[in-house]
Amino acid sequence: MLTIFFAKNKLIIIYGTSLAALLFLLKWLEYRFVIISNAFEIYIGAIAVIFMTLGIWLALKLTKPKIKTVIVEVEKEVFVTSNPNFVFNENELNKLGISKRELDVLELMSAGLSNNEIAEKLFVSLNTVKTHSSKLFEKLDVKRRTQAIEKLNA
Amino acid sequence: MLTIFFAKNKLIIIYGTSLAALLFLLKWLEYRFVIISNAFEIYIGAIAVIFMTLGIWLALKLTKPKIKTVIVEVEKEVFVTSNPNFVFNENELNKLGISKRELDVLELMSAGLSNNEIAEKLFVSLNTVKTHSSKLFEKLDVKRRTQAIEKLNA
DNA sequence: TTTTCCTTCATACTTTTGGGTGATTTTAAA
DNA sequence: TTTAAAATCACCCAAAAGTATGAAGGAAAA
Repeated sequence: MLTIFFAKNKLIIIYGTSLAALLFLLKWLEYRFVIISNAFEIYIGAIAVIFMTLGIWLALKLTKPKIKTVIVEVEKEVFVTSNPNFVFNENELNKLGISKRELDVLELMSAGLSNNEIAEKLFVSLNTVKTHSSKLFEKLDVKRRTQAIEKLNA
Repeated sequence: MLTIFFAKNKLIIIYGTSLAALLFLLKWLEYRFVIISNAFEIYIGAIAVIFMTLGIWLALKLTKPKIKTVIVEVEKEVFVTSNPNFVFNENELNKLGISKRELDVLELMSAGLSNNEIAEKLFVSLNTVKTHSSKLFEKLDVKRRTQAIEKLNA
């Protein structure tokens, strides 16, 4: 528990400690050089510089990098020998707003599986498959699974 | 040229100016409060805080936000289609002993028609279509019309 | 001529599919 | 933080599909 606390706040602890050490140093410097009235401005300047440096360092250390996700589309050529089924995919299906899961159902459906078999294969209930297929038919503008298959193979 | 310089280094100029202003302020403060020896530490502390804040602010303002770019490569499948070869010719169908009428049903079935629609198109009753399709499934060794379609398109 | 197959159709029953609605949870986006 | 979409599942109901069995007329083959 305590070690976790230390690990989590390591940076802050280090900073606090070094700050304390610095204050001691300053106190020491005070008794050594402050007598020279001329050195006062230098002293102030030194403090300013040190703390500003500290501030900059702190800020740079503590700011979390913003994560910017860049999605790069890499074209991958797929040579289709005798599978016109999935040409439909990227081009048309995305336009119709067919989700990934619906696509899964569609593929298994066109493979001739029953809703029950699809449910087993996808580890979901029969009702879920029905819901997906219903929405699928809506989006594909068909009435039956056989028509959906036709649209896929057309 | 000069304006561009100002625009580019606007922040630095602002910072420099405000730093100068602050020094004037400090100088002024020096003559007002430094006499109180007791206030010396407070003075130092104030400077430390001000400059550290300044440093933090400066660091946050001047540094370009750390951007950790995560490149996610998404494979975009480009289908280079060759010849889809799907002809379930008469020879194969005849081998399976599929009759002419059954073939009619099969074709309409694979076109996505329902049994009722097939019945209307062929001018026979629904029961007849069912009989044909049942025998069809037997001969094709499938359980569903979707599988029959698959076999046709495979 | 008997047999076989095709075609047609019916009845009865079961299974599968599809529509509609609504709830919950998760995930992604604004 | 709020909103929206996706994914999950349930329940009910209706339509479609599929199975089993039987029957009858017609064509072709044994």
